Amino acid sequence: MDNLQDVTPIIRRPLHEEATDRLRDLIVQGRLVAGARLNERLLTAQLGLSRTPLREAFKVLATEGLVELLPNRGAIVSQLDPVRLSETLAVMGALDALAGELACVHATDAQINEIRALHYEMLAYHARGDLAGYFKFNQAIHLKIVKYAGNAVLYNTYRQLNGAMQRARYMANLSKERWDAAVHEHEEILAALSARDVKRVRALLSDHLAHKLSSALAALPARQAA
Amino acid sequence: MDNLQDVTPIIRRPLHEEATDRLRDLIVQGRLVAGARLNERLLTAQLGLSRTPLREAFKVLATEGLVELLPNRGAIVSQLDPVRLSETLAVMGALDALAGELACVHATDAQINEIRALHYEMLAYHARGDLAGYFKFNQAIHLKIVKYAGNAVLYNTYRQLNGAMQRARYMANLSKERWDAAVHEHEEILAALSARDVKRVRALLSDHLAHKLSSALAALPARQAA
DNA sequence: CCTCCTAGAATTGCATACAAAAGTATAATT
DNA sequence: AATTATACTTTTGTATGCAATTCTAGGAGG
Repeated sequence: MDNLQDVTPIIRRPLHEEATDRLRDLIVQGRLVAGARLNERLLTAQLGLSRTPLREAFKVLATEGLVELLPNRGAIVSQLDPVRLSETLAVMGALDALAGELACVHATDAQINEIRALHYEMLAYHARGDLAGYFKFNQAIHLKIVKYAGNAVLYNTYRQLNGAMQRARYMANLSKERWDAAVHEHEEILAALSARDVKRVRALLSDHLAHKLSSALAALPARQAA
Repeated sequence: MDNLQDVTPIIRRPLHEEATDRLRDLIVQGRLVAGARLNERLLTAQLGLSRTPLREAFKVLATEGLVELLPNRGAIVSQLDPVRLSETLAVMGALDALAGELACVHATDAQINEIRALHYEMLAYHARGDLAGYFKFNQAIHLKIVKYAGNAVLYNTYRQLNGAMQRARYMANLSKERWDAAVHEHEEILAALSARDVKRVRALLSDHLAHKLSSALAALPARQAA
């Protein structure tokens, strides 16, 4: 009975967690658009559960900032206006810079190699012009940097903000120039990380996020006008 | 019927919000210590409500990191170990530095004067050797700086982390030297803020939080040994 | 004496029922 | 015709009940 170590255990996740994740995905993927009312009766039918765990999920998502609770009038998907977007990116920039510093010091060589591997996968999508795939690995890289910083509070905080940002992904229809530039910035970040150049990593990540911010802001009003 | 503008309206807050705030206070004030089990039956009796809103409150506090949910085994007040404490302070340092920069640019003169006023109130408590009062205004000043940065996401994120930190307040039994030094740092921060010296404010706040971190870490193991 | 097992109690997770509030549509009044 | 009143419907907020899980105590067996 010893050779069953890595058999995947039957984990019964609580329904309210399941509901939270499902709803979060629906919002992040944009299938529940900003401002949409979250009708309890409807959602319980669609998700196949009762109102209790669903309402618990609402509360969690509200503290995460993804939904807004209107007393006695239910929940709506919170707005993702340009102001909020830029504010979130500014905060993430500060966290990313800190994470870069810490990762320089704490990440193992194997972990940096893992980031390198993700980087090459990202390059492949860039070469093919596949924006969605590119974004996926771009996010993965940033998350890994934050994770390898070895600060769990930082990781959680970053993840929460990042979740809110993912909703904006589809709008970030960046130009070819900006895309190429972003890839180049990633090259530099990786190099500086490998060289354990704390100051340079911080500066590069800080700039990188600032660029992301301005390009997102440039793209956003155009969307809203349309 | 026009002169009733500022009559305080009868606000009926939802029970689950009330419960969330009450529980948060109990935890932050240390009346519910780390590791304590949160018995639903007991708490419903004490708070005078049913299990549903109470359980909703648990979920919210769990995402805030104040309680931990053990599936099928209820909720406990989450541990505030030294690691977590230092991780939180590191993140707050990054946010504080960003807030200082932004406040330099965006705060009005009136707002900086408000910070100055709080600073003098803090000095009064320092002069009297009243640590609790000092902490209160210390926190208020930092929160105002973050608020006057004019970034709502930053403010919310900071506030959440700060809430977790307040639990540690009582342990931060700092030395006279460190206390005096901290007050001096606050003087410098205020001066730099008044001068709108962005770089200096960032550097000062960054250092200030780093000092806070090391003094908290120095105090903590001693506590745990006792 | 210790370990393992097994009822019973306590506690949690979820569903449902009931009450209160908000929304809606129709009728009545000006 | 517009506006207010009012009955009705829908939806949310909270309490409670039932099933499943965990905890606890006591006893049997080693």
